[in-house]
Amino acid sequence: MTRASQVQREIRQRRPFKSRAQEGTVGLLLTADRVRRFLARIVEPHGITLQQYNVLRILRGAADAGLPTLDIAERMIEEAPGITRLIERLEKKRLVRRRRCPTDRRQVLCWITTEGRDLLARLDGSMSEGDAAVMGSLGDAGVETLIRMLDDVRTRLISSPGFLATKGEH
Amino acid sequence: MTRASQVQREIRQRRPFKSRAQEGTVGLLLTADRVRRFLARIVEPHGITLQQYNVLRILRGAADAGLPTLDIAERMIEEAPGITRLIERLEKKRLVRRRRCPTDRRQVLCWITTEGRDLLARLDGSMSEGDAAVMGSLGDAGVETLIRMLDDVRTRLISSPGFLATKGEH
DNA sequence: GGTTTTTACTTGACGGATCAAGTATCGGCC
DNA sequence: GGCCGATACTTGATCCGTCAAGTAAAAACC
Repeated sequence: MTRASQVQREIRQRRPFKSRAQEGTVGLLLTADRVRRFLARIVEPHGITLQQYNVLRILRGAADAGLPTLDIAERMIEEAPGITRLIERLEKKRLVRRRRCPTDRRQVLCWITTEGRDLLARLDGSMSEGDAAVMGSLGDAGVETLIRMLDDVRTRLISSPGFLATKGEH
Repeated sequence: MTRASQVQREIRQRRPFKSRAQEGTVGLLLTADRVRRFLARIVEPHGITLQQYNVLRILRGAADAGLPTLDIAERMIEEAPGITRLIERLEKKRLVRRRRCPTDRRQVLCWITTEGRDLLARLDGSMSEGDAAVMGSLGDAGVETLIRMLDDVRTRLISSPGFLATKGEH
């Protein structure tokens, strides 16, 4: 008879979890939510959301040629179907510049502005500290193990896309 | 010189991560996003969101006396400041019933309806399969390790609430 | 027993997310 | 070179999430 798990206590759950798998899934979602909010509190005082910060990071790391809109979406940590308007809002804040691609007029190329780079520069320190704070309790070997396990989880999800056929047949 | 990590490949990142901590954090958020979408695809064909599903699960597990609105919010996996309207939408779907508490008229007590219970019953099987699919690649010992590591991450976050004082002084 | 504080929502306003449908452009194919 | 399918967004509608301010009831205080 084991004591109530930490996850259980945090969500004030009376009954024990039905399975370890369920507890793991809940723990994963719970932890990610807390981490996301923690990191959001770092960037939001600077007037951007985490998603917007993610776009700026992607553009800073991109080539000078500019990155097409949907290429940005592909690289986002969280899928972003609303990528057009997300970037629109960044353009309004003058953190991103856009221009229709001259060689393929369907595409819209995006660049980070100097203002955008400055903002990222101001955030770099706190975000590194943030990452360190998030993973700090695990130690290098622990982080390594966690990364590998999460890789496994995603691989499994990707490789079983039709696990439930419920979706296609609306 | 190690090969590009799986996380890096998935978000098409050229440069290596600045630190293992950063890679771990990104991996955690990336994985949780994929898992959340995977589970959402199970419940959404039944006309509810994952958040709404979470509320129904909480109410099914609660006592017959009914649960006050904010107690539900406290138990949610993802923090839900919009809990009132979330439950409002569930009431419109007749999956939840509400009544002002007679002994403390500030509170609004919530119950799951029979219709709500039926919906959950229809979802129980798929959701268990879903959890199993998510954690399936790790094995029992692996899930155990993952749970413990995630517990550590959250504990660290909770215990360092004032890590950045940026927020309080608006 | 009346005032202040706290609690438990509720409401309004607005930004963000999601899905479906539309438009412009490009690349192949005859 | 004209059509067809695919690509790369764009736009509209709707819902959801979030923060701030408001209201009503209970609790604490004097």
